[in-house]
Amino acid sequence: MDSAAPADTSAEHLMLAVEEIVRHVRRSATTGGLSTAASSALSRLGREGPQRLTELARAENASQPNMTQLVTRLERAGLVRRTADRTDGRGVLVEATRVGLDVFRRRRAERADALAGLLDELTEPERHAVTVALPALARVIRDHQAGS
Amino acid sequence: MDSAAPADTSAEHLMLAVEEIVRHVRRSATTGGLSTAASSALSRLGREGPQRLTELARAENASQPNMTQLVTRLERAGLVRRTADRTDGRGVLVEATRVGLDVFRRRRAERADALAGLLDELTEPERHAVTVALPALARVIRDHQAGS
DNA sequence: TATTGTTATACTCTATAACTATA
DNA sequence: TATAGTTATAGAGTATAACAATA
Repeated sequence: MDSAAPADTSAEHLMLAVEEIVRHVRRSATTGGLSTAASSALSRLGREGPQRLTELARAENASQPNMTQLVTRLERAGLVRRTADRTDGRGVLVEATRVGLDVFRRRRAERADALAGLLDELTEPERHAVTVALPALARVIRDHQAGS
Repeated sequence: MDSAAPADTSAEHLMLAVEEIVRHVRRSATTGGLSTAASSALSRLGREGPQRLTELARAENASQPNMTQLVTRLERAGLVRRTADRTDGRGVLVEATRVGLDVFRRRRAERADALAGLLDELTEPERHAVTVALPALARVIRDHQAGS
């Protein structure tokens, strides 16, 4: 295209850039043919281990009925299982099965590879800027959420 | 949380950071109560002007029937309109209405403000890193796509 | 015959309200 | 009575297949 054009550093343009990056990375994870919602929930179970259905719903910004259905679909697909919470008869613990963990790890690797592939094509200063910029933005988002 | 922990610069962690950023920015745009898909399509019409339904479907990585339905919903909401393409009797041009353009501009401002709010809380070197990193990543994605 | 768009159908994702069971 | 989870219902988002109209 027009790589001689000056970089537009306005918030508007930066925002479009972030969305392009996410779209690119997400499309790279194909194992299991999971949707965004399913992938995100399975990732959380993979990273954080078994947890209560309500806890999972809250963490994923989903309603309880939504999570009930999503877990049911994941269960039908053999990726997670429900177990009773022995400390609370009302509760249900959701955990990834061995197959689910395997899918999770593959998808994580696919996404990491996609981002690594992008990093490979950056100049060294740009690559360094990425390792500074992204964690810094994630940090202030966490601060926002903690403060709200 | 644990802000004393060292920044994890692995591709995996950077990827999670990007997803957090997108989630944060997307949640900030509330005008019109649009879904991600509706918002994205309306944004494109706002940025690029009227275009063919097929063209819009391709640009949004959607199927033609999907776009037909989405445009129908947007039309019902008064945000876009269909007009005949005079150069091709089969074609349909989709364009944002005045209300649609207004919603588009407000949402764009909301998202830009959200990102600007994050930038405000960064240190100066971090802010600079962001303006280098994001356009650079977007650039290599475009190069990828052009080369494929 | 190929392209543009729509209709038909089906499944995922999401939300709210109503319900059941346990605390 | 409050909380955890499910069921019921409905609408948005997505895809493929079949179709109509135009090129």
